[in-house]
Amino acid sequence: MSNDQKLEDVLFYLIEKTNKVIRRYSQIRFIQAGLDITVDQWLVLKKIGDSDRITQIDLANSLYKDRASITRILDLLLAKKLVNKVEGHDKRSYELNLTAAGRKFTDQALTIVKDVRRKGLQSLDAKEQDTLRASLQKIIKNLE
Amino acid sequence: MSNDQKLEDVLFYLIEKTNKVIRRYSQIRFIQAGLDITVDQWLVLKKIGDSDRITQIDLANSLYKDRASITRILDLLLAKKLVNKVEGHDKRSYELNLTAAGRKFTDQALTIVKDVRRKGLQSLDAKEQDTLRASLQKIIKNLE
DNA sequence: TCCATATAATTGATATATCAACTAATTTAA
DNA sequence: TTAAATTAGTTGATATATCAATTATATGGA
Repeated sequence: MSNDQKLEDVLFYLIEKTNKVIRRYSQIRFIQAGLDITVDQWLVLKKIGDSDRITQIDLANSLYKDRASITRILDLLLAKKLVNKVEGHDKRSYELNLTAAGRKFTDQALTIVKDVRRKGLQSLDAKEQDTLRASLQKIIKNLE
Repeated sequence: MSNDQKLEDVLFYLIEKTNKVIRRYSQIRFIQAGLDITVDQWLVLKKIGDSDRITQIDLANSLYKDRASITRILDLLLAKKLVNKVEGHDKRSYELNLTAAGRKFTDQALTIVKDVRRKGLQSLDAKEQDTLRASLQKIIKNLE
């Protein structure tokens, strides 16, 4: 037995746990709604929908994912015909956008996602949410 | 383009990003210190060190990991001879504990980990840390 | 112009997460 | 007491994360 702080009391461990709880709950809600998508696929889909002809590099940077992960997640979204991959002006790159099915799917998923956000934050008022946001940004700044 | 909140402004997305930044920074520090271990292996090692003859089920529950993940992480820690796996009173289960090398390794890693915690939280006073903890626990309660 | 360097994306290897199926051991209940 | 149900752990399949190596294309400088 160590004389150190127990893992359960460590703030960084609580952040990890919170993230897992959010992801698990979101995934369950997607499944219950009959939406065949993972949380990571959702994030990629949403970012493409929010962007204008985004490239894989920009997707990776804004989602804090590796380029390799983006390639593989896109393979699955392409197979589901939710995303289009168009050769870019620069022939090394591609420009991504949603298909009609992708836009429809995104709308459906967004209903679920907004409900998860509402439920997860229901006991935190606006001030508390702002404080939380500020604290997390400080941690990121300290370690990035 | 959607009329919805951008991903970057979503609190849950910020929690995910914070978690990633903490993990990446920790992993880099382990590597720089010559410690051949992943963050997940560290969490398992630390929990075993903090516990008395813990079983895999209890490890999984307290770390919010799947039993299957615990099996595979333990395989690697066993190969590194940092952990012992002893048949439990109940013959279906095993009791885990650290080897002498495991204890030594844990002490070294703990130095790094404490420094990461200090650095990451350096601009947050005790009150702000308590508020952050409370907010995260509310989110967990709302979704668990 | 041509070569060296840089960049976008892919692929392979290993680690982890999740789910389902499975084995072995234990407990419960008829 | 024995059959059914439960529990601990493992294994296989698929998704994702990370790192390194590779391909194709682009760019900058001699």
